[in-house]
Formats: sequence, C-alpha cells, structure tokens
Amino acid sequence: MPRLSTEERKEQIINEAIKIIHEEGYGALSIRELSKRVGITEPAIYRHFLNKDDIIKGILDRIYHFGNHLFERAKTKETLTEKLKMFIISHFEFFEDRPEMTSVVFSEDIFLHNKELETKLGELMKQRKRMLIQLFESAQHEGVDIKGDPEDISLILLGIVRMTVLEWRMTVFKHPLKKRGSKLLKTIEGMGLLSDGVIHT
Amino acid sequence: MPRLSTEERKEQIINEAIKIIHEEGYGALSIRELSKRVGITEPAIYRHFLNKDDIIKGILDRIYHFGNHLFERAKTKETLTEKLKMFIISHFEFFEDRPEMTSVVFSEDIFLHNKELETKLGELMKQRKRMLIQLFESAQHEGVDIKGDPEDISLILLGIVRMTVLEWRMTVFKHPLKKRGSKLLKTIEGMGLLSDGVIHT
DNA sequence: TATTGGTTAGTGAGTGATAACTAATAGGGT
DNA sequence: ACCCTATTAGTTATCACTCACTAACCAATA
Repeated sequence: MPRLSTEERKEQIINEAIKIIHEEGYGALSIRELSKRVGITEPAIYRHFLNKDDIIKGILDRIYHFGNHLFERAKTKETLTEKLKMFIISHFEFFEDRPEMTSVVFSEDIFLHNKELETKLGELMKQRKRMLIQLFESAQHEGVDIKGDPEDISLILLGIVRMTVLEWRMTVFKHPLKKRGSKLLKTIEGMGLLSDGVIHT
Repeated sequence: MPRLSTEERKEQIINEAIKIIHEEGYGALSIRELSKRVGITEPAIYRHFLNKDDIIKGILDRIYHFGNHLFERAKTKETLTEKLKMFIISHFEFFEDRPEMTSVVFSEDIFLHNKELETKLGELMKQRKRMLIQLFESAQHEGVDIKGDPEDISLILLGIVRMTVLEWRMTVFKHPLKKRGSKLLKTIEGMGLLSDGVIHT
C-alpha cells in the first residue's frame, strides 16, 4: 500500500470516522476501529491528528465549510423568498447526498462536553442563523417589509429544516428528502410564512 | 442509611443517570459513576435494572409519560389555537423545570444504535406527532378550516419547539425559556401560522 | 424464615495514548 | 544522473486504566 500525503490521509480518516458514527454510533468510534478501517495502525492516526477530539474538530470543520457554500448559493437568487427556499433546499440536498452526516448532526452531545468543541458547535449554529438574518436584513434594506422578527423567523426555518431531516432519518431514509422538503415548502408558502412581503418604495 | 424499595431506588437511579448525562455527557454515564452518586455499589444497580440499556429505557419512559400529561393539558383548552399554544408552552415549561432533560433529548444518537431503544424513540416521536394531528383533525371535525396539511403543520410546530429548546440550551439556559417561547408564539401568530381558520357552519 | 437489597472480589474485553524504531520520499549539492 | 540527508508516514509492542457485568456471600426487612 502506498503512503499518502497528510491531506489525503486526513480526509480519509475523517470520512471513515463519519461512517463509523453513522453505522455504529459515536460510542463505537475508537482509534482502533478507525485505524482498522483506514488500513493503517493506531499510532499512524496520531501522525495526522493530535488526539481523538482533533478528529471530531475536523468533522465540524466540514459542516462549517459547507455552510459558506450554502450561503453563496442562496445569494445567487433574486428575491428573498427564492433565497430562503434555496437555503432550505440546499440543506435537504446536502443531507440527501450524505446521509451519514445526519448521524453527526444529531449527535450534538458529543460536542457539548468539551469546551473547545462546544465553542466550535456554537459558532456553527450562530453562523447559520446569521446567514438567514443577513438575508432578511439585506432584503429589508431594499424595502421589503418583513412581518415578524428576523431572529424569530430564522429560528423557525432552521427548526423546520432540522425536524424534517430528523424525521427522514427516523424513517430510515425512506422517502426522498428533497421531495418531502419541497412539499413542506409549499405548505409553508401556503400559510404565508415565506413571502416577500410588501415592498415600500 | 435505610434500604429503599425498588420503586424508590429505581427512581433515584434514573434521576442520577439523567444528571450524569446532563453534567458530563452520555460518555460519562458508567455504572461505576452511577453507583457512586446513588450511594450503593455497582452490582446493586443490577438488582434494579437488567443492564445499562434498561436504565436508558427507564429514562425514555419518563419522557413518554410526560407526553400523555401534555396532551391532557392541551385538550382542556377550548379553541384549536389555544390547544396548540398550550401544547407548545407546556413543552417549554417542562424543559425550564428540568433543564437536565434537554441533554437527554438532544442525545438521540444514544438511542439510535440499539434496536429496542430506537423503536422506543420512534414511538415517542410518533406519539407527539399523533397528538398534534389529532388536535387538528378534531378541530376539522368541528368545522374549522385548516390551511395546510396537518402532518406538515405538526412537523413545523415540533421543529420550532425543538429548535427553541436547543437554542436555549446552547446559550447555557440564560434567558427564560418560557418567555422566549411566548415571544416566538406571538411571531408565529402574527404570521398567521397559528390561527383557528375559517369555521364552516 | 424466605426474600430482597446489599456487599466484596473478580472477570474478559476494550480504551486512548506513547516510546522506540523503520521505510519511503522529496530536494539540494556534486 | 547520482547520492546524501532531513522529513514524513508508517510500524510493533506496550502502557495504565476503564468498561459492563457476574459469582458468591451476607444482613435487613416483611
């Protein structure tokens, strides 16, 4: 077996870590099992990561970076409603493509009992919310009338995304998530939760 | 120290288990630590529970039983909106009184890699959703016009509750949850998400 | 006196991490 | 083109420790 560069190996290790968490739970994520799957020995893992928590940090980084991609994608759209819809649907697409990631996202307790990891997770959640709020505020700047506190609406939207993904996960990824999400979006729109409001000119 | 009855001891063990999960995470929930906190030895724990999973089952049972209480309380209200509001606010009250429980609720991954526990968690989530749907349907029966699929609206409401509690937890339980929830409910009402709709007579 | 809730002492299996050492690789000087 | 050297990616062997769980025995209670 050929030697890999640190970058390649790091990617591989994080991939396998995510898979283990998904398939057998965080409790089963041991350096032993991880090294077995990667195909190198335990100490070799420590060539690439300081310790176990450092690996978890790597996983969180991935989610964080995806957030930026999400935001850029949402901003390409014209109206506020379209931006929000893109933001939400992108989430569903992300998880539909990477179901393993749901296991990580719904294992928050992993992160909450280590200060460094907790901070990182907090930043991640704030990032998502800030993005949404920013979408609202820049629309407001352009004269769109938002009914309701952007902070509240952001929380509501994020809650909906989370719950939908959780439900999908609990039903063992049966129905297509994106389809379920689209139906939900229609319901939301029908109720007037997603609308561009009145434009003041 | 007087010997306790099984019922009392079981309660005590579950209480301490929840506390450990809350304070140090599920990873720190060991029979050793648990017995130390309860004030008995490790094997004594096994006099009251079959194994570790059996203790977790006990925790899930508590959440389940609270659900029934929740539902009864919601049904005392007159209109659909009031019922839904009561359902939501009761959740916030529950968690505000028992912040430790948030740690359990957001540690789903504990339950998801053991078939029996996974089933129990699935039932729990279905229970909550069935309750909401039932509220919608009995209102529909009385002629109230619901805009949107009750299934979808239920998911949205549950998502909102979860996200609000998660946010509260992430901010280290700072702001009063019930107050935050009330404000959120107003936003929701203002947006028309919670309304009794048109009554057909 | 029988049952129940407790004890002490011990099991095998698995944990994250480290010390000591080696094979592979990339780059610069001749 | 060739060797030499520093660095990097890997190895084997082992550490000290924790895990869930059990057998055997004992004392308090009903």
